[in-house]
Amino acid sequence: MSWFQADGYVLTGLPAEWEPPGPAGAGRAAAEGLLQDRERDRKLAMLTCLSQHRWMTTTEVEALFFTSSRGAQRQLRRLEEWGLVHRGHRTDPHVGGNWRKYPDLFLLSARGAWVLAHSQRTEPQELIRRAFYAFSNRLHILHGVGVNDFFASLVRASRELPDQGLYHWVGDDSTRRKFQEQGEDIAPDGWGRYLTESEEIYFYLEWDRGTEPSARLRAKAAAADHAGHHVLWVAPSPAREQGIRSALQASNSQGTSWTTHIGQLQEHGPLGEIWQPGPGDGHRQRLTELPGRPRSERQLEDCLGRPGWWLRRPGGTEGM
DNA sequence: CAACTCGATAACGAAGCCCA
DNA sequence: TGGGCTTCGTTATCGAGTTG
Repeated sequence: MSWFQADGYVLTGLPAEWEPPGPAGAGRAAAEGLLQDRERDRKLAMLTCLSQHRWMTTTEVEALFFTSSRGAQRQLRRLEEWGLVHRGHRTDPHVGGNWRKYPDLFLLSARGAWVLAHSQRTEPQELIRRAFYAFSNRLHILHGVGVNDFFASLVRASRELPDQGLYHWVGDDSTRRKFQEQGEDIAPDGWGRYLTESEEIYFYLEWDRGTEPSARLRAKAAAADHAGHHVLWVAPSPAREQGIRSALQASNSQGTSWTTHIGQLQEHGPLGEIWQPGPGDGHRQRLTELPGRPRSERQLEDCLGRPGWWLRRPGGTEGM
């Protein structure tokens, strides 16, 4: 399984136009099929995740819900046939016609949002709006490909470890909304709650694409003091990581920032000794070595990727 | 001697197939 | 059903051979 292949950045295969959910009866067949499906709960949880994180790749769905890629492929195929999700292929414009090199990418369709809302007994407008928003931004989606990959790779790396796991993954959409509600216009790309045997480690993710001007980088660094939550910065290159570290130094950020770069992630994985403390020049540490807080009542068996976690946590990766 | 062409091979993801 | 193995279509890579 390969992660963090961020260079391909064009999506093909999606419908050209957004298709509204249609008259109320149109989605009925799909809804009926889903309701009678033996894997209904897992499929609904997959739809919930698509709604929360705007899109997911086959590999990410596998990390969260399956133990083999085949299962993920089959279930996603079924959702596609029912018209609940859209499938896109990633292509690299520099090579041309290159697809299948990257995992396919799935978005919630209007019908999928409609069915999901009905299963949750909520009004469909909000979920459809979110799905439409994701669809309208489909051409820019891949700029954030690393964020979802990061969290999914964390699930993948931890799901078989009995003494730790990722419990919460709050996507960039929800994170940004929460910050906006607090009147802040600079928001990280996600938030996570990582459980160990004795602690819970809270962290924000700052997935840097190396495209932001240094002024904005400095603003981000200065804002990276989130009430004691760690901020994990991932840079595309070692040089850029140094740039981030300089910005952190200059901004005199009071928060606890840690930095790494893609090469470290690919080589050692998200649980490796890759996180270098922001200020100073300490050696790189593991995520599980970062200071945490006392454990809540949340159980390790309910962490993301554990068998049947979605049955006990109907709110997806963000709820409960 | 550098630049290119060609072919074999490796790698990858999706899907087909078989089996418990 | 899900899991695992196989097949298929595709691209990247590399080295040998060829050409200017």
